Amino acid sequence: MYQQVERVSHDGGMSKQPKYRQVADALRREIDNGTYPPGARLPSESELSARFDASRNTVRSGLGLLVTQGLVTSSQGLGYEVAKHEVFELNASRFEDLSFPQNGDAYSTDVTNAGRRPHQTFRVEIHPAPDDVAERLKVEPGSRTVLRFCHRFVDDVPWSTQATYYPSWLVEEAPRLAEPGDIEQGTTRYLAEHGTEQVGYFDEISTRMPTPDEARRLEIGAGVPVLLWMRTGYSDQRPIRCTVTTFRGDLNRMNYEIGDQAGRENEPQ
Amino acid sequence: MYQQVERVSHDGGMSKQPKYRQVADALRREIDNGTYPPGARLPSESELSARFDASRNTVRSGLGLLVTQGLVTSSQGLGYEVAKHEVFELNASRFEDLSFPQNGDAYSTDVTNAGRRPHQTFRVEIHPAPDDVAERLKVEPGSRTVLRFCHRFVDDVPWSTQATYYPSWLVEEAPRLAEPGDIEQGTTRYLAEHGTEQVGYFDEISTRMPTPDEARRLEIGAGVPVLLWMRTGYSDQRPIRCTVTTFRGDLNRMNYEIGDQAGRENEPQ
DNA sequence: TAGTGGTCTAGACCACCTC
DNA sequence: AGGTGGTCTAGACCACTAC
Repeated sequence: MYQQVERVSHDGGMSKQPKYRQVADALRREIDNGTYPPGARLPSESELSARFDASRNTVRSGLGLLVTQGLVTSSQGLGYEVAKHEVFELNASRFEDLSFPQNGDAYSTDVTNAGRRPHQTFRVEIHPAPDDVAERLKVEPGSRTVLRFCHRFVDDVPWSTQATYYPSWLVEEAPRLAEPGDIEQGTTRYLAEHGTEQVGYFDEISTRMPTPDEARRLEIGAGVPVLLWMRTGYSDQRPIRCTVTTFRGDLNRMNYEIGDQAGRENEPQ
Repeated sequence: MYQQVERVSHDGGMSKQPKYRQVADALRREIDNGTYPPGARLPSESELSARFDASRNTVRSGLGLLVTQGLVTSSQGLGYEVAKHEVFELNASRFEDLSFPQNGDAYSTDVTNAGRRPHQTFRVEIHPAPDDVAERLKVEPGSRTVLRFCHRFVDDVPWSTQATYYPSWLVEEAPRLAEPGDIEQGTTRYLAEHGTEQVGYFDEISTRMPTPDEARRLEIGAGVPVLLWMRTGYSDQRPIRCTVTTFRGDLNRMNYEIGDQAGRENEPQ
């Protein structure tokens, strides 16, 4: 059986929304106004089905909208829950004053300072340069690079992945880049000690929905985008590394401090 | 009728995906490997339904996944199409060397240089400060601010919205901020001429799925996140403005150049 | 065991686009 | 007119969680 939803009414040209959108809109309003605060459970599908006089599938379509918009999450057997996010701030402009993320220095201390428990896995590979990385390192696409890869967690929640590519000419000058295990003093410092100082970098920031692979690694649910950060570091001569960081978009924010910040720290008057 | 999909097979513990995911995965592979290049049309739902031996609704679930992941778009009567994006780069660290986005200077020239046609609408309002803005401007939440709002298009495609808030004390010193219409020399320059020079700024970048309102204003389809950029500008004394820019995530990328960039412009050797 | 969400089907009608 | 996607229903069975 099919019941037509009246789409053009006598309200002056406003066309009526489909029923599943009405469901989504109503619930979104109730989430916004605090009827269902972050962490609260929504009514079950069958309850909503009765309330909106809609089939279960229609209600599911509406809830599906909210899920893909990142407002609610669902789990089998448990129900729908209003999403709650606490974001972690990363200061990208202060991130590398001779302490380098790779071995967790800056990141781990940031996380610990925030009263959270950091944890990371780490591996080193020889890897052909992906096209975008090769372009930025000014090497041939597919040529040998050393990839130092890091998977970061905060309180055991996957937080971000970070892949740093070094061109092979640099690895000859600084062989420990290719060795597994941390470089205690930090890779940036280690490179400086071997005659290659990073004097500037170029950051590119973008966003998109995660690939299925990223969604798996970062345990991202539907409706959560990733924040992509690509940093290419330079010596005074040429590119020396390219770092690709993939953040869970719901948990992270990036900052840049540029110029004189005195006006930021002063007390309001 | 219901046909159970075998979920545990004899392949060594790999559990079988639900059918709609198989559909999505198969199509995603074919998109990735170029069977369906960007801009190409996918087979119709009924064709896919036959190919995968699934009901139309199941095929729709699979296609829905790809849509919410931003890989394909759909339009009534036309079919499904592989999404294609050309991204526009915005250099945030060079954005304000005394040319200010508000009147379109930097942005319009950037767009024109890229061979595209810029276009924007503009309005000025007195607006109570939103909480996050008030916090950054160090004023009371809800206190009066001047809001200069800009809606930008490129080749008539909605590109971004930008809202700049000025605290009321500043408007007393620089009254033209509250007047509608462009400030020819740019607001930053205008402010400098009136004794308030911006000496530094603080940028915050985040991402999330668009609100229904943003989706409407930016004509964002499902599966496209927004990129949020909040810039707070400071004099040597205190905050003087807060600019909130909302980008379509599929069309924009942000850049920062920090430190010496000589190594970036050099030729590869 | 009961309740929740997850998957799937079959079939209906509607709205949009192209010819 | 005929094809495409968009909305909606009714009902089935499965998987997970809680008690």
